[in-house]
Amino acid sequence: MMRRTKQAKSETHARIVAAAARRFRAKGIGGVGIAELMSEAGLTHGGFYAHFGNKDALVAEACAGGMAQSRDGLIRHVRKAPAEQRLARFIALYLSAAHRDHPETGCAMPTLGSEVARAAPEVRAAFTEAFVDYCGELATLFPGVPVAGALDEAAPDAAADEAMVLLAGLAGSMLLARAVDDPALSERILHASKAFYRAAFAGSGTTRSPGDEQPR
Amino acid sequence: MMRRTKQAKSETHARIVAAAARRFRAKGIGGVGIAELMSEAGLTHGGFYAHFGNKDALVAEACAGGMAQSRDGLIRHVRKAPAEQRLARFIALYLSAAHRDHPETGCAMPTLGSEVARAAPEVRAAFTEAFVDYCGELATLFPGVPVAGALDEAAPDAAADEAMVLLAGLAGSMLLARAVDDPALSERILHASKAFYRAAFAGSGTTRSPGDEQPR
DNA sequence: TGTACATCAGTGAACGCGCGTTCACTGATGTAC
DNA sequence: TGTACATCAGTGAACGCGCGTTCACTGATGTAC
Repeated sequence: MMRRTKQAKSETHARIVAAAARRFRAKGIGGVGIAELMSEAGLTHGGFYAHFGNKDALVAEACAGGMAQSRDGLIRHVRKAPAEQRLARFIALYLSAAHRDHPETGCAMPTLGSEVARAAPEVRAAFTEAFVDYCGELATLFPGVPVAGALDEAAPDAAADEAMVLLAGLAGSMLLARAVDDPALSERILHASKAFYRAAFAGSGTTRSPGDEQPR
Repeated sequence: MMRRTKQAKSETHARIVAAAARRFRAKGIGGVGIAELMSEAGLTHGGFYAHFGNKDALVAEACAGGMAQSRDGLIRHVRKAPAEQRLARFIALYLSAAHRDHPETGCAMPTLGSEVARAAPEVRAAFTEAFVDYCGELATLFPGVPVAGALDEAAPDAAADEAMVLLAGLAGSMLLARAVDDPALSERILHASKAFYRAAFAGSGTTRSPGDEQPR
């Protein structure tokens, strides 16, 4: 298995990024070495530098990839529901036990956020872009009018502001639900947050949708 | 400088924990070695094991210490204000630019949360206890009655539930405000979150208090 | 289409480095007499 | 109170290990003729 075709190379590249996006979310950026990633992709470590200038370049791609993957999964799933229920479903899915228990396929914000804050400029740039995209996607789930007195006045782009606040709140709740070692407390964080954000953002269309569902 | 008096030992111990609490918040748990910490405490690395069984034991103490330190600083500061303004002040202080720009003395949840979720049992236990204490302290700032329809019904210990939700939301906003590389976007996350959580939790006593202040 | 050669994806050994931890040692402190 | 000795906080060299990165090499692919 020496030289590969052009197409095979880009497939390999994608395979490395996918492995990295999964492993980084599961064990942290600093907790995963290049040899481990390459081996998961079925290669040896030396070949890494045919695809990436250094580890940071991969981290940047993997961050963006991880954000986009979990975002698309959630948004796509939620779009199956009637418009007025979508936001409530998104919240329930994000704060589900299934999401908490599978960080490796879940949102990258609670898993990688604090490491990204200390990471190389290119990593932060990639993360920022993915976050902005996520806010844009999420904003489309909001009803046209500003909700529940959440913002100062009718500022421009109020839906994007609300999406940011919601996303940050969900990420924080997931961060803590995972950090805490008491399962009952973890459940309590998830439930209380779910009730709160539904009431604050998903208005009325909330009462009947079920608690937890499987994301992706 | 060989053997020290008993008192000197516990002072040294506290000095190592304080250095660790600062450095870990600044650079992450995995980003700081024992030699670096000991040198900041004015010692050589070999002496570490006279104070701690291993790195995890220090991490557990430093987590609890960092949580308690920033919590006490904020709560003490906020208690100077009249009761009905305290929660709004707490929110403003937590989401201040000063807090964002000084993670090394700030709250440990956004800086260490994702590493704690993957850390040794004793670390998670120490973090959990500190988080519960934090919720308890914060709950005392809430008015006696449940606020703003945040919870399903008048559940038992509603104030603690609200404190959890608020704390998680603030931590998430800070996490993202630090991760993002665009200063204007960071500011926007902070401002939008501040307005939202004040409206949701600090009821009316909000309009006149100023935006950012210095914590600690 | 067939042959000759350059390219380069992937291999695997090796690099320097910093990590957490260990260990023999030192000498001031605390204690027994 | 004064002396003799055990304790142990702190020193600094050394350990094995895994990390990110480099490099000479291989051989199938892509290209020029």
